[in-house]
Amino acid sequence: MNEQEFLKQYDQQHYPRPSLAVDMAVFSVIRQETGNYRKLPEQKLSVLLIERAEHPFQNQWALPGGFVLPNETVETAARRELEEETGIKETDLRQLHIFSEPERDPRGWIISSSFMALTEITQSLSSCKDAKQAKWFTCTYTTLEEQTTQETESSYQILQRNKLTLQRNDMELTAVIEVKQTLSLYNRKTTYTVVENTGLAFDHAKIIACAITALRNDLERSTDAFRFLPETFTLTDIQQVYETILGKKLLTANFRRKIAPYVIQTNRQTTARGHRSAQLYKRNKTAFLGKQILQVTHEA
Amino acid sequence: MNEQEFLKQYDQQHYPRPSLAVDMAVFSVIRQETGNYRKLPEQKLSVLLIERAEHPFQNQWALPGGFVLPNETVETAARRELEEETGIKETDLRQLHIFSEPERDPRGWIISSSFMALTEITQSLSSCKDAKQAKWFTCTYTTLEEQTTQETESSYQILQRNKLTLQRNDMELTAVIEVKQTLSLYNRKTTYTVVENTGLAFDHAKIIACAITALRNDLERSTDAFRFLPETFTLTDIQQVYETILGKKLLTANFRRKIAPYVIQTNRQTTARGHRSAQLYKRNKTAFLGKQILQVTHEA
DNA sequence: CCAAAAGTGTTTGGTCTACACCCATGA
DNA sequence: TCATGGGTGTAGACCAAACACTTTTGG
Repeated sequence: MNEQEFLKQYDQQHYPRPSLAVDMAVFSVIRQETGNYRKLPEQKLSVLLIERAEHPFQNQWALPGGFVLPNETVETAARRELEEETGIKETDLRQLHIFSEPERDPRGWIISSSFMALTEITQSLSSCKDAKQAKWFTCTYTTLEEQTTQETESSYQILQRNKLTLQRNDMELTAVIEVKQTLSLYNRKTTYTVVENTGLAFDHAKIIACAITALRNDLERSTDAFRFLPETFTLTDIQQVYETILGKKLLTANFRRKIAPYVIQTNRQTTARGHRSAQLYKRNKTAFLGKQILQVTHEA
Repeated sequence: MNEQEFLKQYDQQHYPRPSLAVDMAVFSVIRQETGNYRKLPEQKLSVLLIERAEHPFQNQWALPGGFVLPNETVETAARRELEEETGIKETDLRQLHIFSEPERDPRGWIISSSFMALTEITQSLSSCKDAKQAKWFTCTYTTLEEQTTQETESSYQILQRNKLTLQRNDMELTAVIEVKQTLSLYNRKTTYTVVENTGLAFDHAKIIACAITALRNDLERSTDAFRFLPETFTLTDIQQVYETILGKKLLTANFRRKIAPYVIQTNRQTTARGHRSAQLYKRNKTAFLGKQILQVTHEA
């Protein structure tokens, strides 16, 4: 039999196949007024969730997502579903991870190609038949407990209990995720296990946890932080984005020296309130050019 | 209809589904004797290929891989197929990327979850019915041409023509890959296109190119280089691994200071040949602990 | 006035680079 | 002996943390 004949008689139907879905963790940083006229608005990392219109997990909150169709790449499907379910376009979706645990979806063997995206909150949100509504939830992910054990002479284990909290108005969705990292000389393995979960559909708590971890790890060696900001911004704006995501305070003088190459001063200023007004800056596009090569995203 | 009823009547068969495959790019660094008694063996980055026993691409060389079965994660499938086709166990497989272009496999809609792994060449290679044989190919990936154009005021494009060459004895497989990076303020996209290809099955030239890019990008901020080395090694060994993969010479004095925290001197030495003998070192496991947290791999 | 933020300068200590230099081996 | 690799020291440039300090704003 030659290749042509082989291909003619080959029938995919004869082989077990999963359904293929995409799930998108879209992040933004939103500002919440503090009430104190002197103080700047507080910034919060937020993630975009939809309320599911259909079974399973009807009426629960989930990441936007859906099934990949024939003649689509996963990237195309992700962009299509994101626009259908939330109205968001023009984001830079990047592949995060494949989740393929056989039990992850009650409907059967459905694997998820997950994506993450960073965006400014400007685009208005819409919905569709699969999603009653799409809304931003503020998002905290902190470590409750951490413990390091030396398993054998050459193998360590780090065990964390992390808490994910998603909030919107008076609604609160929480999950506790156990992260186990096993480090040996020739191997390194990280497992995420959702041990408690209220209100989030599927294994989406796990996907969000992975996405936040990736975001934090990449932040300092990428220019991702700028994606959360509008065209012009103050140096304090960008510093607060870093502080919000990394969860720690940075020294202003040092931070400014570090990002100086990536920004260009404009001739405009903020209108201040109770304190000195700030210069507005914009991205230094040429500096971005050299840096971004380091962080490669693949697309079909 | 409640959720139970919904799940009862839900039938995956009614929806279009792709086949799901895994492909593994396994790298190693091999040494080739130079003939000159004074000189050290030359190191070469190598990738593991199999000769396909079955259609399609029968008798051509491909990455080890295969289909994911029900009740398996992609990680399990990758480990299983790698052992079946090549005999290699105990590697640290990490997810690389999903390739889902509709045309990528002549058999139909088959998407590939690709993995990469780094290993020392010690395990012997076997084969199975899907693979006539598994062999190491030395591997070079260089840029032939590069050109940067400023598309619009705020968008750049970097276009590269890269050549991938895989060699074994007198066999040579080559491919030319066009890498187009588009960088704009709010978007960043990298596309890989195989424009010439002799002897490599499927889109595996593209997968190997992505894997080498990932390897190079991660090398300097990870401890990956140590994975190519045995328990004990000389400082020149580890320096040469860096030089081989990065494709440039490093200054010995500086390199040694940089890796000093990651190694511990043993009381053994190499038996030298025509030059001074070298101290043998081993990994400093505790230093690895702190560093590796940065590079997270997920596993089910 | 003053709390809050905007913004600058300086000290100290480390790390990175480039290069010069000496040591050891065995055909 | 000498090509080849093993290994160390150092001057200068640069980078980063910590902290002190000044300026501006509007209620």
